[in-house]
Amino acid sequence: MDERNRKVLQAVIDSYIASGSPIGSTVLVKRYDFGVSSATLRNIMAELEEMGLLTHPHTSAGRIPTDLGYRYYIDSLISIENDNDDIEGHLQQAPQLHSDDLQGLMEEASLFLAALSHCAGVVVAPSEAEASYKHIEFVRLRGRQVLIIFVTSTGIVQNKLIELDESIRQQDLNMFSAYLDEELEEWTLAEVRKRLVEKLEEEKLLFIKLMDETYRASQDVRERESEKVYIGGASQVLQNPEFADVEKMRNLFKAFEDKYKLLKLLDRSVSAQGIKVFIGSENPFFEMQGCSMVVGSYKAGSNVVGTLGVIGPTRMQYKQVIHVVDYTAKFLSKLLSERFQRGLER
Amino acid sequence: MDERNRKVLQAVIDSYIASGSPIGSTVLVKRYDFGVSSATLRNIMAELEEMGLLTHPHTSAGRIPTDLGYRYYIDSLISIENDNDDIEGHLQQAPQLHSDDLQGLMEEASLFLAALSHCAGVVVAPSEAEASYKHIEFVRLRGRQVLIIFVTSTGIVQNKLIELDESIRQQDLNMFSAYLDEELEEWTLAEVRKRLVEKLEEEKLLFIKLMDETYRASQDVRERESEKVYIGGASQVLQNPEFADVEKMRNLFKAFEDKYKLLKLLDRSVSAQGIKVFIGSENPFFEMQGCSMVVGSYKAGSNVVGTLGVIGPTRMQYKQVIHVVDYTAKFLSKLLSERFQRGLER
DNA sequence: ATTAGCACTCTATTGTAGCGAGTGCTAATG
DNA sequence: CATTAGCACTCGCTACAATAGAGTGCTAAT
Repeated sequence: MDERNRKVLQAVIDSYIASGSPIGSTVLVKRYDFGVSSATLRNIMAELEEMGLLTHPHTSAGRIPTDLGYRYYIDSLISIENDNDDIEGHLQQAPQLHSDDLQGLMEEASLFLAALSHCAGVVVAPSEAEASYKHIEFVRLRGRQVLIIFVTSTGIVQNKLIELDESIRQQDLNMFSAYLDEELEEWTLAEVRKRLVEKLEEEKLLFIKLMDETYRASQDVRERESEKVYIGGASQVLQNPEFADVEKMRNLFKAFEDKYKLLKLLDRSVSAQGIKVFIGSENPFFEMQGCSMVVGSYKAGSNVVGTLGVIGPTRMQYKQVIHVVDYTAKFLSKLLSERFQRGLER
Repeated sequence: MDERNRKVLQAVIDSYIASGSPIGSTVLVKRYDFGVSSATLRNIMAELEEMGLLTHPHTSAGRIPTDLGYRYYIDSLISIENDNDDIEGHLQQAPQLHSDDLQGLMEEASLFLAALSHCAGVVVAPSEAEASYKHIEFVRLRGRQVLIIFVTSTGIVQNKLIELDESIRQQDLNMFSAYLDEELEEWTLAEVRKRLVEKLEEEKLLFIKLMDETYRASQDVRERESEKVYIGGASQVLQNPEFADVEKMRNLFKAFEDKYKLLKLLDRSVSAQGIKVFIGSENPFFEMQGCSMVVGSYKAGSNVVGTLGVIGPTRMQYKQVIHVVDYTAKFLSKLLSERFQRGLER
């Protein structure tokens, strides 16, 4: 494909993203300076259409990009400044990430993404896959109720209320928790579960129910607390005129509610670092046809621990959105890494 | 207003709720047996319109209820069986409320409400206003990071990660938590805050930062953990044809995202027991014009602790929805009260 | 008080025509 | 040979008119 054709493709896509209506040859002549007539542009556009990069809704309408066209646009045409330095002060608005608890942070990040992209912001909470056991606490509440508090090395706190068959003194509970702390210290969650199973089989312990529930709690940390999906500003996506079709929109919102599916999708799509874009039909879920996703990953220290991104119409401001996602990912990484780093100077 | 007029009003509203299109006099003659002609019905409907209970979109269309009409309908016309016994097995489907943690329970309840009402389900988490101090725990993580875990008598666990200026031994942390446990045992959260402030002023303590953060944590319990708003199945509301208007819908979803406003609204509206219905323009928020809310409250033991309900189009199946909300409120109350009751047999 | 009958109103639908934007092709051009 | 001017053609959009249908409101009769 020659240089001029590329320029025309870019012009068409840029214009279409900006205006939302099909782009005709005369519009291009007026708005850009290719130095050729509208007839030539028509020929070029016909070529691009033959290549599958453009299409038109009906014979007498202007051109709009196909999914393939967007793909080419993103892969080859838009230049994203990859300046790692000067992360801050790049956008007009610095993210408002103030919370000191993880949940709040995730929520704020998703809202920030949504606000700046006019799409729905999505953040997957850090995976606790590599977390290790830190501490367990049993608190006797009323009667035979006991609150189990499970703490991981990353500071995730999972709590669970259980009901024992018989009353246990707080003192005994303390003893048991001290025992577990010693036995399980510094082990990864997977190892902790393994050891607990061993212990349960090996000896008939007094605190069998507590042990069992501890096991469950450790499981919960992985299955529930970690890898939660936060969706913020879903209503932003409704601003876009493409969602005038109610049926389409309903599908999208349904997809938002099935967070588990979403989680799988996001987690699988981002294997390594860098921003990835999924355009229209490239999305694996039927409900998301007509939508695009821009996703990235964030780190704590040097490990990728979670993913974030936005979901919006195929016609979105890719350049800007990619920037926002990239920026937010880096900012969040920085925040988490500070926590993590300072932790290491013990 | 005479009996016949009431019957006609009810027939119009019932039909309109069922069909969604304006109801003309001939339709009423066909579908109901009033023993009068369509002309008479027209006269009656004209009367009802004069009273402000009905209206019609244009001269040659059938009648639809006004907000006032709905109000009358709900207050006087529909009969809600108030059978306190036989709570279970009344609906076709028992609520799937299995979670053993509060968060999960609230989420499940909101989804259940949504599924059965085809509206958005809303649940406000129990207020911790009357909770009392139970336990505090400080866990030393990496370096100077300390995790504060604050537990209330109701089993709410609030955690917070802080960074100290200097490292403290876990042993000292334990000492301090034991001290606080003794000082603050059984006090209500409000009292706890008061005492902490006193202590902070009274003596220059070693653990001043810890104390300060403990104060904040106790505050967070009330402000954040308690009275969280759970919205489930928002996409259900999109099924209703009245939300073909995208602008209207966008407003509604925006309202959903402003959970704080929603909280105030729900909390204030339900003062005591019983189900309340807010119709269209009765809703204080502009964004909710054209929507109705059906809200109720649920109890733990004998205290009302939270509210729940649904938000949907003004034209909703009030009879059924009221039933669902009532049922869910009772079911949730039962669940929470069991927890609470068993706790009391200490 | 009720009702039959009728004129009237308004919506929704269908058909028709014209406009305009845009394409695709052809023939002319440098 | 790439480019371009010109033109016929297509298709969607809008406006307009005509029509059918549903429903009301009024009046006069019962």
